[in-house]
Amino acid sequence: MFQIDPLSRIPIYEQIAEQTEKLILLGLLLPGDPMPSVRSLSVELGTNPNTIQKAYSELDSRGTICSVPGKGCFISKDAKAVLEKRAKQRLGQLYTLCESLKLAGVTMEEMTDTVRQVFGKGDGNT
Amino acid sequence: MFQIDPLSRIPIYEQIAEQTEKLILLGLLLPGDPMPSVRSLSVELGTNPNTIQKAYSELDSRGTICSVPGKGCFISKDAKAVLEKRAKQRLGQLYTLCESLKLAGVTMEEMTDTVRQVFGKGDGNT
Amino acid sequence: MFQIDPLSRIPIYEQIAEQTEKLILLGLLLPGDPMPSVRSLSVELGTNPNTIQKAYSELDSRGTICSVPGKGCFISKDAKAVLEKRAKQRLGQLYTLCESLKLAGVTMEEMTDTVRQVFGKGDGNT
Amino acid sequence: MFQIDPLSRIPIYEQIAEQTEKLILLGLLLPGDPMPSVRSLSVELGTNPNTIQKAYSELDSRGTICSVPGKGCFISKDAKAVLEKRAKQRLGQLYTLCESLKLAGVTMEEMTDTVRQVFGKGDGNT
DNA sequence: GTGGTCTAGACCACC
DNA sequence: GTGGTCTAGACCACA
Repeated sequence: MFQIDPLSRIPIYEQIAEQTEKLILLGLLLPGDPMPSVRSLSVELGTNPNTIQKAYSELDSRGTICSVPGKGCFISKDAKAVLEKRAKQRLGQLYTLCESLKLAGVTMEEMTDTVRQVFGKGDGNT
Repeated sequence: MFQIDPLSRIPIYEQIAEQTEKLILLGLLLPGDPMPSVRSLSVELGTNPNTIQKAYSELDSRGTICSVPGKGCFISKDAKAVLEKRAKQRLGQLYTLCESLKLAGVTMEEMTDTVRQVFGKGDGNT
Repeated sequence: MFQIDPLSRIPIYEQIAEQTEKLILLGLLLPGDPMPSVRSLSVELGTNPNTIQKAYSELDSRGTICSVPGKGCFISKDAKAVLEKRAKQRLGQLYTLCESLKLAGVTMEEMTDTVRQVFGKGDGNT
Repeated sequence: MFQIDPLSRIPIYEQIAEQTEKLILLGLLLPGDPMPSVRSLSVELGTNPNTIQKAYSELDSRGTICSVPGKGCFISKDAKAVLEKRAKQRLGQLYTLCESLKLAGVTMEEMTDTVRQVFGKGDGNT
């Protein structure tokens, strides 16, 4: 269910959180769906249960999942909306990154080309 | 000369390194210009000399500055070229960020508009 | 595991880095193998943890090892390739040294003999 | 008379010492020839007199020059012999360097080729 | 437990 | 005066 790289600089709990949100956006995890239990996931990934716990706390505080004491964690019903709203705010990150690249001499064309690549489009001559 | 936020999760030495490179790209620090001495900057910023030292070592190993024992640290003569070369490689970061935004429903138009804003151009409705 | 000479003009952290790379080239440290923890090695060598830390940072930035916060440091999977690539560039050192020896009257024969000795071959006279 | 690079990692006093010995080996400085005075050389090179003094002390202790209090420094009469004798001992350095290169996968052929290049010879088919 | 950052204060070589 | 190394001891985030 998750692809964890233990040698990555990105903390494991962060990798879990990110991938969970990705699965939600892809529609593979739907509102109300249960997350694996802390213990079972820790076994499956070969990590410390504390790490899983931390990932779940993080997701809970972001409003992506909601943990029900004694029952488990579930995808919250407005998870997708929350994530999409957050994305708008992340346009600020994009702005900052582009600003820094611009300063270092990267042209607007190189950047917009990169954006187009993400959307699988060449130079616009469809 | 530098704006340090000791509460940031970005290490102080990294903040110094980043801002130094920014000043170089802005043309405010030119090749051959001396950096403040380790001790004087540590006093000015209210940090430990070791922290400044670490920042300077980092910049030295990146080829941005050139430290000369007994004399001081100086902007290396091809600093700007080095920085611009590194920026090209950072286009990968842009790609990754856009990919993640796309998944969260941000449109290509919103992204390219953001890029244009960075270059001081609106969306054409002026 | 390491032989440190605290009186050498070669910094301790550099000695550790060098010897680590030697062990890798000898095949005694393999990709994925864990390095001793910063604290344990500092005790073993009788040095300050910071010194070990510096050695590990150096190796990490060279791509020789890969440090994972909270887990430890591990030989990176392409460590050997990295080291062998660097060696090719070091042929320049050899050139410079030979140039200087030549100037001082050392003959080509004496130098090539020395090279052969390294490879376990005498000068042909059994 | 000397080419000093103040940005080099090699200490200035060391650069002066090295170049002096090179001039001797090239026959451009002969036994009995006077070295420039500390003050005049410090002015010419734009360095601190202490630095020149240190270079001369170094050369004196190596037996390359001999300083005569109140008169100046002069190339010692067996300077060339001393330098050539030292070179033989430096074959040990060559051995060590080659050993390390060998360990990193550099072949004997690559090394002997480098040696030949120093002597301006191709592949031996003269 | 791990690595990473920071402070405080010392010593060295070099200029 | 400069940068560079080292020790001592602290705190943090992560597993």
